[in-house]
Amino acid sequence: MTVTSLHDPSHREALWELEAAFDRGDLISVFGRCTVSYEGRAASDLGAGDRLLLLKPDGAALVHTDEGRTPVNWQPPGSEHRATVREGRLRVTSTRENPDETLLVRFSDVHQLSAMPVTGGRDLTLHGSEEDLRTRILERPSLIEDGFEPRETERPSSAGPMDVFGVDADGTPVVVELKRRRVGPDAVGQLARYVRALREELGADPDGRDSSDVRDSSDGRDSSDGRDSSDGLDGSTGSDVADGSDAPRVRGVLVAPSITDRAAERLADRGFEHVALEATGGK
Amino acid sequence: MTVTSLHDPSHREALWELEAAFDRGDLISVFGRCTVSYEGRAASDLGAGDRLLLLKPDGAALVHTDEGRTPVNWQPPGSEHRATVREGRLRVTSTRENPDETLLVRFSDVHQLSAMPVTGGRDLTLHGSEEDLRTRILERPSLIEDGFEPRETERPSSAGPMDVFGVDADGTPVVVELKRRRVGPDAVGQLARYVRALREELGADPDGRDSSDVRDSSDGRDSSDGRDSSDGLDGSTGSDVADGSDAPRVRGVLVAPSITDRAAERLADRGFEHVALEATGGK
DNA sequence: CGTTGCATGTCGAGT
DNA sequence: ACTCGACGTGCAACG
Repeated sequence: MTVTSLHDPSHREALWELEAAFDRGDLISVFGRCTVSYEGRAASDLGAGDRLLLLKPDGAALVHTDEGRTPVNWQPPGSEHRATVREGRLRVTSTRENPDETLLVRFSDVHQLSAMPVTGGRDLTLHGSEEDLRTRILERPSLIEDGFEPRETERPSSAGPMDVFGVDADGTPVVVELKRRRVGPDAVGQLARYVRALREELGADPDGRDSSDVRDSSDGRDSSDGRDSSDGLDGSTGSDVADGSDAPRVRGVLVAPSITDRAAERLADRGFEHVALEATGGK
Repeated sequence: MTVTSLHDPSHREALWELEAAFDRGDLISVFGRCTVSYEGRAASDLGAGDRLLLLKPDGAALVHTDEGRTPVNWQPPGSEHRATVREGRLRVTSTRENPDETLLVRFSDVHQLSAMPVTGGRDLTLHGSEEDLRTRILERPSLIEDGFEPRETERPSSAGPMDVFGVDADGTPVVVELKRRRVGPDAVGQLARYVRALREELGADPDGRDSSDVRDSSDGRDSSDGRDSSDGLDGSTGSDVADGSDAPRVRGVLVAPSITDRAAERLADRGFEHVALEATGGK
């Protein structure tokens, strides 16, 4: 099993080899001068130029120029590749449905075509993800604070699963939201969602929401939410300040290596806390 | 100007060709059996297997397997590529700083190495982006609603620039947030941010709904007279008690082809509206 | 350089 | 099939 490679093949030769390579399930690369057009979720056109077209046996297609990490055009896995020769020129199309999308590469010249059988390890082990951060915390809860006790991960709530749920030294419930990198206000919104959900749940007080209607005139300036959801009517800020009433106290802790100023503001508005912690390495 | 290609080169041959290709500024592809390790924002290790390594003259590096649209490992543009032979084996490293990141590809076998000079069009014309959606609306404001008048795009606010700012038939300010595809609750949060900022700027009560301190209903008008037929949630939804507040009324309109249920809820809570509109094509 | 927001984001998990 | 949230997101514009 070896690489087959054609230099400056005729379009018809290229077609034959392409189809054979499709059948073999090879990874295919075609380098040549071409135009590219795409239509689907958006639409695009790319004038003539030298590009590298990658066709994968799983249906992925990538058109790469000499710049950029992201392909200039592409088709996701699951697409279907077809090749034809029309008007003496090689055309490669890749289509998929749901959504309907088509990628068309028209070659005026094929400089090189290679077909490569791929074998072997596809198993990537990645470290430093959010999950690693969680693991770190579970192994050493004091990283959050002394006396913190994790109770559950991915704890379900009406607002979705919270990363880590636990209690502090006083037994007060703590919702922890983990981010592996510097975060903006969106993360605060996310945390707020969970905290609110938990307060409602623990409060078991149908009117709890209304009580919050007394809500916060507190945000003087743009307490806003960022690209994330955050919701607005929660108002019931962190410390159930004024009323120690029905709403049970629930702390919100955002764990991230660092946060933006805007996020810090919003965190303060909500009465939440930030714990600086990296997914990997030292505190 | 032609493609240079080596089949099953020795590691040393591969090294020479690689360095020559670096000098020429070629687009390089190396197919062979290799292990890959990465360290930087995260860290990863990939066992032996056949992969395609793409090295771009702008510093981008991509490691592709036979599956997936995204490379299994990569390095962004601006990185620096280096190749060496150590213990008789070809090693390619790509490094960058800020953040410090390193990609190391160690080949046990090089099946093929190609170096390709790339010329020509890099100019992609893309349609259907959010900008197109904006253009569409500016050309035909009635797509939002009859009587809508755009006044400004990218209008600055303390919460950032709003996509479109205008007034409706009554002269009421309207903040329009554009999304080119189906949106979740996050978009509502973003819209809320802008609306709140504008309410503050125009002089009052950022919450717009609310509140205890009754203030003189200076304006007689209130939304009850539904000029806008369609969606039922005019004003008085959720906690928004249709108080005829003195706060200048500011409407929030989310333009997107469709929205999730959760987003719809939030939209209703806030008293905002959704206008179904595609970036491209028909209403 | 950091922050912000779009993207044909992609990808995977849960429902 | 759809929603949700993470991602080494990438990327450009802007301050």
